[in-house]
Amino acid sequence: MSTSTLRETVLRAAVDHIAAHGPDSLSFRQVAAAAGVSHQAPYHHFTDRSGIFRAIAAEGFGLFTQALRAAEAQSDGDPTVGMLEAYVDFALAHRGYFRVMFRSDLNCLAEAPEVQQVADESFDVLLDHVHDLLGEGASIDEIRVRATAMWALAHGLATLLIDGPLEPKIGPIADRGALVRAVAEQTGLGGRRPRAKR
Amino acid sequence: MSTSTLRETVLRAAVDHIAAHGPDSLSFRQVAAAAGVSHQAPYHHFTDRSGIFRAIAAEGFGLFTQALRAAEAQSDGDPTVGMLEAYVDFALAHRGYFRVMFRSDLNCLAEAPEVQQVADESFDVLLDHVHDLLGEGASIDEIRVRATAMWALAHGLATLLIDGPLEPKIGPIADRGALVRAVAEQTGLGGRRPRAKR
DNA sequence: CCGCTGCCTTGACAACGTCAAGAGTCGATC
DNA sequence: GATCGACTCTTGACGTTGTCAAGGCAGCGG
Repeated sequence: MSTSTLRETVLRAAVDHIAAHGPDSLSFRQVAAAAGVSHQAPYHHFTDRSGIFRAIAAEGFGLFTQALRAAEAQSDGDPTVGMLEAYVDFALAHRGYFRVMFRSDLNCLAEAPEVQQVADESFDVLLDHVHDLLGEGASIDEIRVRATAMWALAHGLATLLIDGPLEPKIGPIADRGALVRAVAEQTGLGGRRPRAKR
Repeated sequence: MSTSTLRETVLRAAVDHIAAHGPDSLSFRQVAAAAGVSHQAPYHHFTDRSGIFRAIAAEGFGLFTQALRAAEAQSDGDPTVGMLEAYVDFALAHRGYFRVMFRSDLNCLAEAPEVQQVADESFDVLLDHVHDLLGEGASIDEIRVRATAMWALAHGLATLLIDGPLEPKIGPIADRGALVRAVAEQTGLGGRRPRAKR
């Protein structure tokens, strides 16, 4: 019926499961059964259980990089704020990926060079943006602090929203984008580009 | 030999294991064996595996509340910045607890009222602080935005530092406290207390 | 002395991840 | 056209895991 390979089928099923029930309950054998193959078939495409997570992380970081780049390149609005929104939006729209990408115990980021590399691309979009923003005159420390602030804010928002206690605590969020923009303005991360060119 | 109960022994062993190897590899039977009891002995103190995590989360949030309160009450420096530092310091000093506290799939925060309650206490320290800071004149939205910004920043820093890709990416961090304070200043979260009393 | 309650043990079960070996299909080579 | 090898998947087994069920055994109130 479908023209997709078993590898793709398994990956998609895994991402869906993780988005719905979290990564820990993911069972090698279950996804195999769901795909209608023997319990060892996926084993051939992914060296072991964590191999699935590495593949998901790699694919996820690819999508993530695209999303961040698109946000930075958009014409309307502040690109910094746009990237913040994109970061948060990605986390919520692709929780299956996001949860795996930032669980270093799952994707073994440190020991998996192929994941490490695509992850670096994502983070470089952020870091390069800050670098361009501050211009040549900025010191290393200025850039580090600004990048850390932006990254931490984006990541904190994302993780607190994705299944964290933020919304239950501060009440229902009608317009998430508005909240993110308000937070960006509050922290002064958007709106002022001291020495930038464009 | 020790006068501690089995419950305490198991809990401590679990926290230590989680700090070292993460929560997922924690084995009910292993901690039982490590404590020198049968594989079902812990089962009597914790209804099931997730019961251990709930207990850890509850205990962790208790410690967390103390740490945040102490930081807010400290005499020297900006209390907002102090709480930020305390948040991050707690995460890194007690990773065993922190990792469990913010993994809702583990501690079942939503379905565990006893955990929910102590967690709420922790978050209320943050929220009340922001409320006091902005004073009576502030609107609900102002408070929400400010609290969200502070919380997201603290949580983002903590999670990116604890086993996230921040340090590998921006280089070794000599003085973590200094970085946190610089980020706080960058985002304007410390240093200005418009209408506060004390 | 009886029975209850709290703490722990033993035994069993299904499900899991993983190792090992084999079966089937396919294209290329002789 | 037969033979080989690579690729993909299957079958079977092993040890470990979480959990259910039942039993043992202290201490203590009646």
